[in-house]
Amino acid sequence: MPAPFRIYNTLSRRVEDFEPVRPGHVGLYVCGMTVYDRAHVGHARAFVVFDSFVRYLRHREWEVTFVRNFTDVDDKIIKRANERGMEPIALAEENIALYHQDADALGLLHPEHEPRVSECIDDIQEMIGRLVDGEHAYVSEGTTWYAVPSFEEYGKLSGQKVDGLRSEDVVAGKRHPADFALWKASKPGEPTWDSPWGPGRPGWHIECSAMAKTTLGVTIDIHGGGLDLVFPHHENEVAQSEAAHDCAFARYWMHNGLLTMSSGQKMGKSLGNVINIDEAVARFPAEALRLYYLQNHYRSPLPWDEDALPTALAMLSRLYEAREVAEAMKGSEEAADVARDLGPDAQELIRLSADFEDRFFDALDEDFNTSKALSYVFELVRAVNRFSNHKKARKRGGPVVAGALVAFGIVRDSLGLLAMDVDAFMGEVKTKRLADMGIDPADIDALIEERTAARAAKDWARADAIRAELTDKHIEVRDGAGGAEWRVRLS
RNA sequence: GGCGACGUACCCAAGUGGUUAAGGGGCGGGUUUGCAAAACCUGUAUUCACCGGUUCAAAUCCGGUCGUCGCCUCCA
Repeated sequence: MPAPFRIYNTLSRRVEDFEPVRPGHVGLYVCGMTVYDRAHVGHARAFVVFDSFVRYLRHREWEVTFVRNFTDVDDKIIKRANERGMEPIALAEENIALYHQDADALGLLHPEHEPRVSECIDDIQEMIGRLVDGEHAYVSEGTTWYAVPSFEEYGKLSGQKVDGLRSEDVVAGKRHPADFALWKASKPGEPTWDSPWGPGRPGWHIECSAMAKTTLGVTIDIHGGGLDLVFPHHENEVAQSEAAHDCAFARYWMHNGLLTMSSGQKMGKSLGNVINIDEAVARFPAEALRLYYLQNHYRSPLPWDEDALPTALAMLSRLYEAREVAEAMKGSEEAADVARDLGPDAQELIRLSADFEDRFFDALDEDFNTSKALSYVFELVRAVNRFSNHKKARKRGGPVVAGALVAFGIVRDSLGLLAMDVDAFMGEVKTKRLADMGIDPADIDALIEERTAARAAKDWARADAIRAELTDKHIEVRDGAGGAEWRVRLS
């Protein structure tokens, strides 16, 4: 049996118990991108939040059908394609390929369905047909409009009132200012399909209604997306789907907060302050980005500044290093026996490990509170490290840290953090950070070697001079039992 | 102008009626170290934008003020 959970529903503005349409199953539709440009770290927040949410649900034994669409027919795509002298669909294709690169770099799960507008024209037309037949839509001068006044509940998601909206451009053939296009009459140079209402292409909102129905049915469990989509996009989806099918469209609306710049403004293409995903993951491990998102509650605005990723990387390294320490411990006695000999730190670690899963999932079950859940992980990390200071821990502590290792596995499975082995992680940190700082690792190795020789000769002055030089290059040298190791300074 | 969200330490941030206000980063002190680093210990908010109210009890509820942000046009 899947574990029950609670989630904030934009529709009711409350945290509610989740009740699925079909027992044990979650149908999740998340608005993907309009592929006219590359994805930036603001998009990535939505991707990562819902990716982690799906992992968590599955770990909690829900069967999840996850859908994330591409909008590949759209005004902005056409405009951009024309600027670049290429076919709109080709531009979209190019950006979808780039998206998949970014998604893989971020370690995102593959949704069950990634529908595209251009491949769902029949479904879209079928739904428009229903709306026209039901007199929720009308055709005027080649364009088919949704008649907003025909849907009494319009505004229930966003709280917007039709009359309160700012005055809009007067468009020929449009009956009400809030009406929006379902099917746009074709213009030269635009992607065009035949339809009962004349040649044209879908409007912006209809595709999500149609694709959600095709992939998940007329009522879906959870519809997700960025907070900025609530109005008009999601409001219009509700209007279309509920008018067409006469039943609830989405039971829960889950919106992630937006990234804001240190200036306070959101990150947005129209504001010209974007950092693309590929730029960020070239400089830092993708998991640092993931941790950066998950350390905050998904609904809060999240400030972005240049310290964000270094800070997140420092946190992530703390997690990996603690797990490394725990994995290195040996021993085959009963945990309780070892704990009795090794004292209260061992007992505390065993206690925290035993309580971990319940506390961790209590946090996630209450509106996916990853911030709170992660604080428990860090408590566990401190307990592991404290225990590891005991001289006998290395040889006998294995049974004591076993529970903590299970806990780290839970974190990996349910959030997608700690997914690498520590060597791969540290290697990635070195590669990316050194490249970012323009440092050749071979130079570092040479200096380390020279310093090792100086130390062997007890030439402390030389050894310290080299350490200082390395420190200038943001390199930490760790003199351990097995010789000198070096790592990139994270902060 | 309409709709909505938010304001917790140097920074990020959890907490939404009741023990000493989580956790992370940073900074200071200590243990450790040839020197360091990592790790651990310790100090960093008698207080939760401000004012008033409800209550035995509020960061948490109510009212007001100030400030910030999002949406109302494309936006994750």
